[in-house]
Amino acid sequence: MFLSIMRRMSDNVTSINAADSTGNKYAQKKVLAIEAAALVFAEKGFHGATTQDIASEMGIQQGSLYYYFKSKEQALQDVCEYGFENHVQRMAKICAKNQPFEAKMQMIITSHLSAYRQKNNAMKVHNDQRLYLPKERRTTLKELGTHYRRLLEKTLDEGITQSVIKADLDTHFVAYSVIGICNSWGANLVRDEELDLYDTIEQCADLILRGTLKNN
Amino acid sequence: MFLSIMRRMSDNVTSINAADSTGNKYAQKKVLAIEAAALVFAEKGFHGATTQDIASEMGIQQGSLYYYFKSKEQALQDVCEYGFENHVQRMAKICAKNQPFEAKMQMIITSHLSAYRQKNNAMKVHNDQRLYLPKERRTTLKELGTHYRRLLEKTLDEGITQSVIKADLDTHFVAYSVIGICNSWGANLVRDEELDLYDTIEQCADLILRGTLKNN
DNA sequence: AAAATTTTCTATAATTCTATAGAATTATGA
DNA sequence: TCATAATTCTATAGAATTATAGAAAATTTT
Repeated sequence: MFLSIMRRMSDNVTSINAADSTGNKYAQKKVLAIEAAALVFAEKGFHGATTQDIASEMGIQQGSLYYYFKSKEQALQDVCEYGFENHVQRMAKICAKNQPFEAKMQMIITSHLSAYRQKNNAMKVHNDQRLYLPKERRTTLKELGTHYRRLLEKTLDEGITQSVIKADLDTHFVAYSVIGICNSWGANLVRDEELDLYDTIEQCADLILRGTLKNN
Repeated sequence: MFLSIMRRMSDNVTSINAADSTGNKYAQKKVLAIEAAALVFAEKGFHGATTQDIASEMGIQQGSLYYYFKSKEQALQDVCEYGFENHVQRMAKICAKNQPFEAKMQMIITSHLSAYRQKNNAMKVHNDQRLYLPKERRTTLKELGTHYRRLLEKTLDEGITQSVIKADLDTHFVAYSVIGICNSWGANLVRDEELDLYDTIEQCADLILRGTLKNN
């Protein structure tokens, strides 16, 4: 009775991320379920993946999967929220630091690209598959996305205040662009194991900060 | 008999793009089929879309669709090749022009972003869904992609030769980044009708050329 | 150890989807 | 107009997939 309440509680992903190492066994295995789903969705896409694929990845029967997810759609929602929450949390920590603009930018890019290299499938799924969720299921994600972009914009605004970056810059636009570059290089990092993470980070940062022109 | 040879010929997409306005009726309607498939795949994704959806979009019955595509997979391949071929052709024209580096860069970005704003669904499908094709079906696309990237890299090399851009730039990296930024803003242009195309082009070009830092 | 609870399994209903075959219709050319 | 070819339709076989119910097994609590 008590545990079944715990279970229902951790059907909220926020508490899953928190209740990781507590004695709640259900929550712990649900994380494994989310990670299995993330791997499969990342490889085959939401519609291309089957509940059988996810169950196989976990080593359980197809029907048993429904003990952890009410539906396939719920699985996608959980994966997206799980992946993105971690990412936003890291971002918040970086932005809270007392560091000069360039250093922060470097950390932001590092955090973003490292996540991909560490095969953070959930983040990839969030980026590529979240639009297959009906709008009702995306409210939390939308809030997280807004939060993330605001943190990035705030950092850019700091750069303007410190008069390190150009005053006439549209921070909203730059924020989107930074996310775009990172996601596109992130996809490359996942696809190509040979690609060096730190080279990529350095070059991304350099392009964003200094552009391509010589006399600037 | 003669026409059935024509039909087989135009199952190669290259000839479809060419045979657009000839008297070959099959080729003309196949283009409509490809565009219907592009619209549906762009909205629902390859696996999320059904052959019924595509047929409905064309105003024919589900089974009749197989007169134009041997399989659903073939439809995806045709859409991707159709969309990307147009894009690469425009790129080749731009690169052949005798123009200074900055102007070319501006045109390249304009071509890329305009395609999205004109609801070039086939291009969106190429970007988002092509990896759901088995490798065997991607050889043409791979060649086109290489061609496109080479054109971009060559343009950047010209910039170095003209000593307009930094000599130590990794053109391969910058090429990928430019494509990444354009695709991510392209997706925004599709999603958000309000977003101004020319603002976006200008800001993209500015970021790529000049970066964000003030004293540079 | 028995009882209660949690987790997993098996089997299946119900639906959906791709692809094909062959008939029917429409368009074209002699 | 008649014959031929091109296009579309209907109907369906066959396979795959989601989700559920209830039994079985494993684990925890009393």
